[in-house]
Amino acid sequence: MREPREMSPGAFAAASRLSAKALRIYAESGLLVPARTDPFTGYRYYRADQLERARLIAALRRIGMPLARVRRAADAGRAAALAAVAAYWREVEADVATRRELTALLLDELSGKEIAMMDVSVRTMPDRVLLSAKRHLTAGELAGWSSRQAELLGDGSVPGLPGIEGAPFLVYHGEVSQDSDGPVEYCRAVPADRAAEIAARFPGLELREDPAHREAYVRLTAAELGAVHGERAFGTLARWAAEQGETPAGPPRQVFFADPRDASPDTPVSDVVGPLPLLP
Amino acid sequence: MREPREMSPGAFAAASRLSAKALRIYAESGLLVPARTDPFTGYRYYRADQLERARLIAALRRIGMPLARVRRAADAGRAAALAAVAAYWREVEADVATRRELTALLLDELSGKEIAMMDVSVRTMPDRVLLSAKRHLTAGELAGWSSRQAELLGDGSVPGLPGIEGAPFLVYHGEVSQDSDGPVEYCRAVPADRAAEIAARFPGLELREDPAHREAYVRLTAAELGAVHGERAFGTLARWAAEQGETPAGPPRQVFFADPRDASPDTPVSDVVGPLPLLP
DNA sequence: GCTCGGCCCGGCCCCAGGGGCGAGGTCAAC
DNA sequence: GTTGACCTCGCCCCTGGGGCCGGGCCGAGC
Repeated sequence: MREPREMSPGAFAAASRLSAKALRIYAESGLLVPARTDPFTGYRYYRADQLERARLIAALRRIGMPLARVRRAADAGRAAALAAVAAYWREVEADVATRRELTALLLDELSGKEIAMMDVSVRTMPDRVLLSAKRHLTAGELAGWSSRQAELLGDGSVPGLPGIEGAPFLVYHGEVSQDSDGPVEYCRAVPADRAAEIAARFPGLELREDPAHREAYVRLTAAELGAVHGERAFGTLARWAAEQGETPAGPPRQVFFADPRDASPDTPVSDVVGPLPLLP
Repeated sequence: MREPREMSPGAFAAASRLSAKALRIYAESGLLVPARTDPFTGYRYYRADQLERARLIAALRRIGMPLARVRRAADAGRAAALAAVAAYWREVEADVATRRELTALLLDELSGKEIAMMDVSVRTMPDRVLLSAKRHLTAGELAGWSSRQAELLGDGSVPGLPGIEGAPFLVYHGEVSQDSDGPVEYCRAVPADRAAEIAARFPGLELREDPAHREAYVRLTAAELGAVHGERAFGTLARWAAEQGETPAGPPRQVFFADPRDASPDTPVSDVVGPLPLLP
């Protein structure tokens, strides 16, 4: 005779509002291990006191939390789970807010509204030596990571270059959004004659050369740093290049020449950049 | 020499802001067919005039629209695409609104707030003959489909049973939400002695027997018909069954005994039902 | 004690929407 | 002519399961 509190997968599924298949997958992955598994038949048996965890998992899945985070939230205490849910939901809302703005922009375009074209300028950049770090990051992680990189390299002990040539920039090797993670590269130019010495102090960073090139750019103010204006800037650059018959010479970049946190909303802080080949 | 306006996949990817891999998949699936494919090398070549479609596809993907809908939107005219985007976004907002409420409920539970338990009652239902239709539906489609079924069977030409026994109900064989599609079954009891005659008039519907059983239920008002109160009702029933030591005798149901559109917000209109076996 | 129907097992293929890697073919510039 | 970047195809990987199949297991009725 089994313990009366043991439940079959079907009964446990009904009581927890998880599907039998989901229970199987959670059992295999270790997320929700049955109280007993018959070693001969492979049958799984759950206990009623596992229902609380199962219901929490079901609730987390129902709000869309990925299994990896569900696992962390369910393994942590109640307070940590609360924080994890709140953090997850903030991310969802941020993601939806971005997509909502992009949708509004797309609806405007499709309805034939005139979308103000952003101003495109072109400049020529010299050959430079860069200290760089490349990572796979989603949109939510990008801001934190790049400001950490900026602090690491921007404390004054690292000599830079003057003007726009010395401003740190990101290279978007792949799209960065909530479900697409780059890769993205943080770069800062250093004086060529001191490059090796400086690089030796930052073992995590790589040294590489950035060849001389022209670049088209769109300047953004602090208020325009959100995803939508970034999107519009990238789109503007691509369209501009096609109209001019220009061929892009590398993945798009974004140069940050002022700290947006210190800037008033209409102060220019960043250029969205499309690299172009040097004129022959 | 190629046409100068032909572009390699890499160049087209950069200009359209789609990844090379995405272009490949779209080419294979027919969503965005390259202007020319070299029959010997397999190399794909795009033309600049395909950029507009590519950019539309990229914009639709960026707001999260699934490829199947992207295809329909991109193949339709501009006005239809506009409508498709608007419709898609309405669905996204509805989905997020539901999850937002579920998240708020979960945060309340995790923070130890007392969640008012809903009242559970039990009744006994007789053996009945049902006219039923089963479909795979997501949350957004459910309301429309069930009201169409109600119109089909509720026009007075189909005799019913009196009282709660005659009220139409849904059987949730699987979870119904944004990305989970049941299946769900619409049922209406008919007099057993006229069942065959009635069923013959509705070739799309099936006739089946619903055995006598007890059922636990939670009554909802018109104002409580949203997803959150439904969730709470299902959760309450599951918890109640576990506490009472009751074993569910089938998938959950929802009985609709009044039209929510005619009802004031605090009028009871629906029971969320958990079937139970007859007492021995 | 026996049998039958309903659960349940593991395994396999499927979906979107690609990412990433490896082996090898192509193209254009030097 | 060579090199190196770009491109091909093919395969396996991810998430979060759904669905089906062939075949074992369990408990209830007889």
